[in-house]
This record gives sequence, C-alpha cells and structure tokens, in this order.
Amino acid sequence: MPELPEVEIMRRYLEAASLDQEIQAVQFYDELDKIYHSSREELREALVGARFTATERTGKFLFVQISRGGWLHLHFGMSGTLELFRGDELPKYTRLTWDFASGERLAFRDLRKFGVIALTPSPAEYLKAHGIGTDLLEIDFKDFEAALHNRSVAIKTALLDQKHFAGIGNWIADEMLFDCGIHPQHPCGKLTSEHYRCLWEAGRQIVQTAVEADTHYGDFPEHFFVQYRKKGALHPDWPESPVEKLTVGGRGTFIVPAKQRM
DNA sequence: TTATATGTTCGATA
DNA sequence: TTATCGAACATATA
Repeated sequence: MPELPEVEIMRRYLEAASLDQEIQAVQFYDELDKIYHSSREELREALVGARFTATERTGKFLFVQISRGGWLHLHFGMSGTLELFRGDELPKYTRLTWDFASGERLAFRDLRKFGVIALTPSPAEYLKAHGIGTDLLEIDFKDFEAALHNRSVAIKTALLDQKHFAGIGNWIADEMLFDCGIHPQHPCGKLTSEHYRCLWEAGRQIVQTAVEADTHYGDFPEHFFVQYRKKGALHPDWPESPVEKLTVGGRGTFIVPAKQRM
C-alpha cells in the first residue's frame, strides 16, 4: 500500500510506537537477506542500545534518526508495512523486528521483499545518491511544470518517475489523470500549462485527503477514483462509461474512457 | 496454469 | 551523455 500518504501514516505510526525508546535487540527473519541493504552486523551495531530520535520523509522514502549518530532508511516497496506487537508470535511476513526495552516489538513486514532497510549518514545523502527529487507536497508549480514540459514519455510514466518530484505511485497517478481528464498515454510534453496546473493541484489535494482519512479507502470521498479502479466499474459521475484497463509503462492503468480521451 | 499486485533498479537501445 | 523501454526481483492470490 505504500505511496506517499501511506508512508506518511507509517512515519507517524513509527514515531508514536518507538521514539525515544531504547532498542534492546534487532532480529532478522529474512533468510535471503534481500531487504537488508546494510549488513546484519552493521545494523546491529548501529541500533542495539540506541534510540530513534526523529523521522523525516521524502516521497516514499522514510528516514529515522539514530541517537548514536546516522540514520536508518526504510522503504516499503510494494507490500511493506509496520506493526507493533508483543511476545513470540511474529506477525505474518515479518522480516525484521526492533525490540524495545518496554517489551514492545516493532515488526517490518513485507510479503514480496521489495522493501529496503539501510543505514545512511543522512537523508540528503541517500536521496542524492538515488536520484530522488522533491517531495510532491513541497515542489512548487514552476518546478513541477519544468519537470514535465519538455519530455516525450507518456504522462503517466512521467508522474511515476521519482527523479524530479517524489511520492506518486500507481493509484495516485490514475487518480490525478482521472481528475484532470487526461489520457495516461498522452505525450507528457504536449499537454498545456493548464493541464500541468490541474495535475499539480490534484496531486496535492489527493495526497492531503488520503492522509486526513488515514489512508483508509473506505473513508475517502465517494467520488475518489480509487474506489472504482477496476475493469467494468461505474464511477457515479460517468455511469455510461465503464472503467477500462490498459497497460502504461508496464503498469496496470485504469481510465474512464469518456472522460480521458487522447 | 497464467496473470496480476499501491515499486525501484539495471541493462539494452536510441 | 541523456532519455526511454522492458525485464527482473519474491511471493501470494485470483
């Protein structure tokens, strides 16, 4: 579930669950070591006996400051999530736990193992090394437009690219394009300034609404496209134009054909 | 059995 | 050198 709003909710959850608690142990449950981008030894050494003291987030990239120095980076991939628990019964798909002196344990769960757990000297350094742009809520319209206006790729592909602005994922991209009545395969650079303006505003509004609803889809407004994001579904504003599925940039993409013409 | 899933990275190609 | 495309990654479920 992790796009910008989901990661923001995770950031708040992690703060509430763990800030300023002593980390008594770190335990590893991914036998492939797939998601540990720092070694087990480095992670243990950096974290055991330390505390988390602050958090930061850019797009889908979460960072946790370590009292002893340095930062921990968390990325949730396609299926990562955090869950607080107690005792020996691990939540399903737990890949790592931080065990606090209080007896509470924080699990990093991740069915598909596309997540990342890594040490880094600072968020800025990590983001620069990975070519990640400004958070979607931070970028101003001028820079947003500049990042899009001279490109030839499909607009949806450009929205999903984290290089210039970060945080948009598959469902938010579809939501933005639906809001603005833009076909996802429309060449990015051929849109008008009004289109870019609409996308910029829609992106901010969608993210803010999703965060306010705790990313619980059931609490989203009825007109949110994500609620009808499946083949054949009928959006209440377009009952005569069933949702169609296509593939754009290798990603499943849903549109209301009558509203989103090329 | 085959396709798909809310993401990123890497190699090939233009 | 830069931009774009497609496959790959690991696992469960329809």
